[in-house]
Amino acid sequence: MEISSAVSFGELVERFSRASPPETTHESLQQLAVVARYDTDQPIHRYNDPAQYWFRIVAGAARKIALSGDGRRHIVDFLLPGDFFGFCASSEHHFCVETIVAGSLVARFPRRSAERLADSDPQVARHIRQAAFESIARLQRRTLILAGSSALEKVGAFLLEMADRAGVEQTPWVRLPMSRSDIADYLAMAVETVSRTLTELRARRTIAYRDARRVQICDREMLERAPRVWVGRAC
Amino acid sequence: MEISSAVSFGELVERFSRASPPETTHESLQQLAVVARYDTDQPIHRYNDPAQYWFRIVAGAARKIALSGDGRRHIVDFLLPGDFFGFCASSEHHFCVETIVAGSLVARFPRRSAERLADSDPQVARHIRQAAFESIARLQRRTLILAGSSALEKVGAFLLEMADRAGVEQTPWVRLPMSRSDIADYLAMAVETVSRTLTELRARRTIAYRDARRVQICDREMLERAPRVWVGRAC
DNA sequence: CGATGGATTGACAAAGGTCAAACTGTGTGG
DNA sequence: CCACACAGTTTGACCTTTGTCAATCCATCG
Repeated sequence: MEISSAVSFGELVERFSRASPPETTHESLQQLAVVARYDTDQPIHRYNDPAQYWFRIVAGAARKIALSGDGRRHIVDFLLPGDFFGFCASSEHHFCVETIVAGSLVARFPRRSAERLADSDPQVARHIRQAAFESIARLQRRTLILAGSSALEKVGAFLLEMADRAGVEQTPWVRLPMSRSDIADYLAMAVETVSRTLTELRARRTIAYRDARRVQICDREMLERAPRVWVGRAC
Repeated sequence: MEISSAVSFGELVERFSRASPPETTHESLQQLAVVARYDTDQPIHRYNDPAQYWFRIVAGAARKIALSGDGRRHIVDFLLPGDFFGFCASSEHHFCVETIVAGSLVARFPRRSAERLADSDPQVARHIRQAAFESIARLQRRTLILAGSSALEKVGAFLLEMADRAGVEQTPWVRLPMSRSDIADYLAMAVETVSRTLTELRARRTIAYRDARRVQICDREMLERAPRVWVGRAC
């Protein structure tokens, strides 16, 4: 992983602004950030790491992982540009976060300094609060995806989530930065079922492939019909 | 629902302190609170209500609900004494929250005033931030429960969660304030499967019943074995 | 005491997990 | 440039688990 100084952070945000959501990090908070560049499958933090930092994805993507005693893996969250993570009620992180995409950029905020800054600057505090609230909203939407009753619903809801989170689309193509087995561990189903379901959706012309990682949603209605669970932002 | 003035809030917290977690609400934040008393199955807020308030369960319990287009119900979260809810990234609540238990007490904080207070008092801001972080931790743990691979794992993890959230136990008995169908909608499985699984666990003497709503965990090890997914607090 | 709603049990069918094999595409080395 | 190796993806066959439908049990409240 390469570290670049905070000075270039503005440029980086600039450069990747298309992928980032409209709201950018508050200026004085940005000052604290150190941006690092990661290859694929590299840990941003590990299990039981002391919770010294908050993080924010600037570009690329990451997965937040939990491991079960018998070796299974569960993906708690996919993290995309603009997403904060590492907010922690205890003094250690209890998940591990790894990049999915080569060349991912991750901003790191020293927790202590950021807290101090929040104490002295209400705007910063508000900003962090808002970031936490969005994290809550995302996790609640995530719950609805995971609770889908059939494979089709879960995969459908997942595709819609990815399409929405990718931002306002210029192209109808959704790039899925994660592997099938990542998707499976996210939706708590077998890889084979994920694959079969996608194949099924393609056969029905609800979606189209370019390759395995690039899909187009042809019939949004169809996908929304089943899992219509008061979607939108969740509180 | 009956409204009692903020003056009595301290007493109420006092009265229900056994059920509440150690950390109490910050004093100046408490001043803003209005505590209301609810019967069973009463809405605390509804879908698409303007997000004017934050809430905190003082006593009793509640469920946060999403409805799907075809009438199914999903319970996003169970709310127990000490839990904050209503933190919202948008201007409306997109879930509905209902009490489960008769005589539940819920503190209501006007969002605008609370935000203003947070702006002027860093301690309050910190307190709210912490509450939001705990909400995140709870939702992440919830994800792990929902992602369990078998009925036994899900129900087991659910029982452990309830036992842990009930606080340090004087008795080994866990009171489940919710119905079987609530549990089913929380775990995304059929009521019948919940029932069968509990019966199975009782047959194996992993748990014992007093009645349907009061269970005792006899063999914690057994329950922890399967779903041991780096439990504890989650970040 | 019967009525009501929740909880349990049983029988069956369908969905999805598992195991095994084939396919695809990308990159590497000859 | 081609052949091969490897990892990710897809497909097939089978079998376990869970959802569904229906009936029964149980507790509580009039």
